[in-house]
Amino acid sequence: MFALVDVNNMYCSVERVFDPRLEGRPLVVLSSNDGACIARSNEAKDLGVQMAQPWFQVRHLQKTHGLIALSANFELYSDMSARMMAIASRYSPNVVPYSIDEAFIDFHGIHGDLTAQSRHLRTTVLQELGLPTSVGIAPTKTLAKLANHIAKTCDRKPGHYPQALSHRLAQVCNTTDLTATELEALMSATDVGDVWGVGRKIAAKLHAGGVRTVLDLMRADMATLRRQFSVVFEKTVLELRGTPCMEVEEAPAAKQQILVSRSFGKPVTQVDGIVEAVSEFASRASEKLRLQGSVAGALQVFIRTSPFREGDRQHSPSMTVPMRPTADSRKIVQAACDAARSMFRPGFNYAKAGVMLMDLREAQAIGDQGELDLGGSDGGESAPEPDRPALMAAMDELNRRFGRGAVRVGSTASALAADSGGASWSVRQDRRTPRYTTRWEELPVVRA
DNA sequence: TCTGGGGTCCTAGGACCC
DNA sequence: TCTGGGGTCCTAGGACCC
Repeated sequence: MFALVDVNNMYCSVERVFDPRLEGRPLVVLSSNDGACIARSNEAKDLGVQMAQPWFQVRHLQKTHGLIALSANFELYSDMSARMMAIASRYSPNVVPYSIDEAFIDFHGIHGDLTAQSRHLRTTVLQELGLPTSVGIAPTKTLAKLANHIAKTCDRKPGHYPQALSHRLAQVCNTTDLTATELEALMSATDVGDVWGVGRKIAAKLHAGGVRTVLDLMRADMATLRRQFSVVFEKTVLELRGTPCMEVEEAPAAKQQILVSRSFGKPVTQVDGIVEAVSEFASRASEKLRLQGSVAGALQVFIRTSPFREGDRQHSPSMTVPMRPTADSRKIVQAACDAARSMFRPGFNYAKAGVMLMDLREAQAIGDQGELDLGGSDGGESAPEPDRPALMAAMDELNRRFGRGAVRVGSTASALAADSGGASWSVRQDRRTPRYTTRWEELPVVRA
């Protein structure tokens, strides 16, 4: 058995913990550059604000309906997320975080009333963190996700499902507590698009074929589905029918790629601005790489103009650069900047750039390859600059203690830009709340 | 004026090999 | 007129997730 626990409207709920005045009011949290809505309170959803909707399209609701918008405060959300995961871990030795606001709890081998334990978990998170959660419990992960969705819907739209069920399943839904008839009633009132793994495209295709509800999908002909869709989707359907197809992970897997990308606060037209940004992203990506104990064998750099500015000429090149596996910021930054410089063309309004580290492997696996290269050099080339793991470790520790950016790779333009008061590409974040739980100088103040 | 930033997995098609 | 077939590896792109 699996449970999926997630925080309702996570970012909005966290903001409300620290500012109770936001309670009951329509609230959205915005992406970087305050560009789009990435979290919505129930009240904001009721106003019709869509997920990822551009802020400029709903800004007028501030005046007419009291809509409040905050810039995303990821440092705060990550910390609250870690606390939530820690509480979940009291209920099973195997809790696998799935995203910042949700985790799968492996209940295999856990005895007793799982519904009651899940309700207890909910209450504990609410008491200790002030965050509202929902829990879905089922024999497969896909069903647990769906049960979670049903638990939320029962809570938020009591009229959507038969009333007796709605009342029972609000906040916590365990599919094994249900009779076959009750399960059918729920599945026939749930759209296929609400299933984990069914996105816009697949939902449209299913609808066109007359498969509208989850019950339709559970009863659809497997051979036909397999012909029309991929093996991924086949697994989804099998899971809906109760056959587990997704493994129980023991430990969170190391990332296979690390991406740092950002839209710019305003268009960048000069090569220096692009290089500054790419240098910064490469540097951040290198830190993440070392944090998970990996080295990268290749990196990809992309820069792109805005597809939304239809009058602009578009240019969106990307370049992949193989490297001798390394986690050394100096080398990664150098390679990324060289790539960015060679792709840049004057006369374009660049809107975004990114650096992706690929071909990741464990740091130990490469051993003393540096020395190997020295021995095998064919005479003509000069020896490659060796990696400096101790230097990188010292840099990471200083940045951890004194804040990101305290120590940087000095050869790059971003260091200069930071000194001269902010780079031309830097993001806008006008509405961010304090990082209450992770910065001493931003601790909340209680007045007697 | 203004449109997120991460990730995963699978598939199709080309290059290359025998 | 007519130009194999099967395998592997790699990359780009598409679907999905939050």
